[in-house]
Amino acid sequence: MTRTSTQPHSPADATRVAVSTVIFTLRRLPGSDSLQVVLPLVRRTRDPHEGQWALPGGWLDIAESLDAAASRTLAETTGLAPSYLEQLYAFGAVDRSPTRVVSIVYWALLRADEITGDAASEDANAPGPAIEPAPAIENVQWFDAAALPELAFDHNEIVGYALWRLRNKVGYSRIAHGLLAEEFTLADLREVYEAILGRQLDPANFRRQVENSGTLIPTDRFRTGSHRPARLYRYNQDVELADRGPLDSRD
Amino acid sequence: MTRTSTQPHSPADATRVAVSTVIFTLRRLPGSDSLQVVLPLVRRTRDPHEGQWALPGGWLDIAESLDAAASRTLAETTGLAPSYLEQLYAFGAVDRSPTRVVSIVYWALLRADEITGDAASEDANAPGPAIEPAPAIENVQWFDAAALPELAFDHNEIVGYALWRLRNKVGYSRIAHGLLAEEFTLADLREVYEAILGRQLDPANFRRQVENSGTLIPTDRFRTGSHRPARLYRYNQDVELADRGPLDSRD
DNA sequence: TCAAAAGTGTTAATTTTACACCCATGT
DNA sequence: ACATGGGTGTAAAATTAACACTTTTGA
Repeated sequence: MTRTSTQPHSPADATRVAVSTVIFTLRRLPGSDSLQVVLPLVRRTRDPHEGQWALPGGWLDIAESLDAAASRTLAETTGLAPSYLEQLYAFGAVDRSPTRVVSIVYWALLRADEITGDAASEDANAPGPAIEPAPAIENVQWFDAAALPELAFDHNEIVGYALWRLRNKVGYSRIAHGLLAEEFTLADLREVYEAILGRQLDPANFRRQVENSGTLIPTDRFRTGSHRPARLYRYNQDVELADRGPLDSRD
Repeated sequence: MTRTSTQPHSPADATRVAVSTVIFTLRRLPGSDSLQVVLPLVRRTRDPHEGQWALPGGWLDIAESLDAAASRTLAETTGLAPSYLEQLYAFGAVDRSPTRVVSIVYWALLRADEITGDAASEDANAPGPAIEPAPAIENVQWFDAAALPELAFDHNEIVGYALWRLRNKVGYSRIAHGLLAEEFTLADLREVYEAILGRQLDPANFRRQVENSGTLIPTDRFRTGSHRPARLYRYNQDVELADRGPLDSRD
């Protein structure tokens, strides 16, 4: 992991606090006509588990909040800036690393159109403008969340838990917003739900459920293209995106 | 807070990890015939917020897991051993304490009959056998969760979040088990739900819902006493108590 | 025998699910 | 004109909610 924080290496007998993030986005993988959940991993260049793939992360700075540390380490290691970020869990087993590390793990969502520059590596995307600190990130690769290799540390379990939380949360919050552009059709939205839940949804019933939830605002614009034009919707900003922890007054 | 850990005080420029716990139990408060959610708080004897009430907790030991630290600090400060313990959230705002502290907060449930000895202070209970390390705990007092004073640090918000989680979780898991004895009547169970949710539930419908959930096993014993004897039930151990985080493989 | 809690029955309202069918557009 | 996804209608099934009623005990 890249490490630019100003925190000194703690003595060997102290507990260090790390922050990692599971970043999900959706992608139409070749050979599949449906969206898949994918996430970026970083190849470790240091000793514990060197060479293995791991979640992006880094050390907590003395003067930054947990949220800020998650955003910063994310940008440093992958160049990505998520559209949604929520704390997942604090992992603190004594033996999860050679030295004592407590990891505060976050999970994040990224709109497909936000994958630019550095982190687009391994993909033939047109390189967009780099994220602010403009780090030339190598060693980042995207993986199908359903077919991960063996990861460093306890990161396989962490990703599994994050996936569980994502699937759970899509059922009772507007979390899908974090994966869509400003305006979208009901088919777009349904496709997101189907990718996350891993099953088909009835278009008619899906439409009614989401319409009755009051979270969507119909626009007077339509997406034309293939067949009958589909109405574009946007999310109602009055409704909370999701409960992001304690009263949204994040730490 | 009592502090027996072997971890040295970290230098002023390092982040320290603390563990605190919100412990809920139910009690029939005088002047009320219904159960109330109550929790124990500890009066601070040290500088930051000295004299104010705070959540029980302490520092994380270098050689103990987060869960173990929660249990240990809980026992040291209150003498209590909860029947259910789950991680709530990691709080890490820079300004939440004069020095940099990341608090891993847990929430716990306690069966009413488990309140013994030390922590029973302020209540005229017969003093039971003391918890293992047998610390003579003073400065512990129980508060109605709905009427808390101003607490130290950000502990008011933390308790509020824990209450939200408790109410939320009672709806989809057998969390009430953590507040009941081995055997209980449906009225006992309903009373727990009513206390947590803060509203009356229809006895007939409650019975059917819980019977159809498959989580209860009827015994052939009855509780006699006031009127028509009520059948005693026990929880079906095959069903998980609740999702306690990452695959129940706690950190 | 009467009050009160245990437990059963019944029905209306609401939500979920399944699927038939019409609509509008690019090709 | 027709294939295709957008969008509406309808009804069965399942769940939730409200409440009347019967049973069993202690006092």
